[in-house]
Amino acid sequence: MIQRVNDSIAEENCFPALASVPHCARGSLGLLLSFLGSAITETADGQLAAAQLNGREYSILSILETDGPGSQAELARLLGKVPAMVVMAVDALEERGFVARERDPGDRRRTRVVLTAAGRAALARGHEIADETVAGALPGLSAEERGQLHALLQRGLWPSAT
Amino acid sequence: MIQRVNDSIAEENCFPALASVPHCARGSLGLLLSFLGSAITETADGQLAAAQLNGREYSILSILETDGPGSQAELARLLGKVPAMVVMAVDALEERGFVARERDPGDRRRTRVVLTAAGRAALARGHEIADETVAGALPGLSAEERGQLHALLQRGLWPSAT
DNA sequence: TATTGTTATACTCTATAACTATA
DNA sequence: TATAGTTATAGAGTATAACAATA
Repeated sequence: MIQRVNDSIAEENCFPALASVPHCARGSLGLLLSFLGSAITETADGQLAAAQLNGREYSILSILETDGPGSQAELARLLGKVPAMVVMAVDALEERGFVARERDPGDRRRTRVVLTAAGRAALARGHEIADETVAGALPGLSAEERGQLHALLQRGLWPSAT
Repeated sequence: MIQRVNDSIAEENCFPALASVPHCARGSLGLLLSFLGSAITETADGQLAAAQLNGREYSILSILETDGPGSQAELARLLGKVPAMVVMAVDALEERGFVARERDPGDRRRTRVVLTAAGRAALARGHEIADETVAGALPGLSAEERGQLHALLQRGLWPSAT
């Protein structure tokens, strides 16, 4: 009995250098999504160092690329975090020249955070790393199947969006 | 521009009482899995209070149900956490009568953690809550499609397991 | 000597609160 | 008065280290 728990780690649950999803959580979709999310978050956070980013910074740059530039308060809301958090992250990104702060002319309280060329380059590398991390976390899926997964999740999250 | 970011929260990204997945993260599967995992983890953690559990305790009981009983050190490894963490969680679970500690006769250093009847009842309620949370987080998917998602993830994570 | 469970301590991360500037 | 950005402080959560018991 006890041995079986051990075996599930040793034999079935090893993708190298990746935080693991315990095989005994296989029965619950909620548990699976929760563990998989943590595993990908933590693994990517480490791997993204190769792009001079951490996970949060990669999220911020991605959001800016897709819908930006936005204010810092909006970034905080999107990330589900507190504005003070974003200030520090943007400070760090600005220091590396990945983003720049600009005063919003229409409302001088707001700070527009805009991607720089260096930021876009780091982000491009970050996308590659993120994709590799997902592929490594789901070794049983082909690129096409990962695409199906992506589409399924998009439809699940935002049914209205076509 | 800035307005668009706001709209994405207000119009597209609201499933009530659920931590949100920013729609602007839609382009990256890694980001999507990361945000969705966090959203489900945090939401379930709150909802599970109705079963007198938190997220970690639900994970522990689930693992015990599927592959248990195991030692506390094994639980720690499976959860990817430190043994001290498990000690406290099992303390709390034992206090509520959801698990019991038994000395392993074969190796008196080990403590077997076993589910009680009350623990199984709480876990059953927890499963319902977890399923509701997933359904709420993926409003665009039918029960059948959630089953497809589950199967896809299982195959992706453990290709060897049939 | 190594491992299990446990306790106590230290640290990291995040939220809270207070402040300035602008609306 | 309310909101954006910033800073400093406090708290929660987690890991680290040290210990006793058993192997």
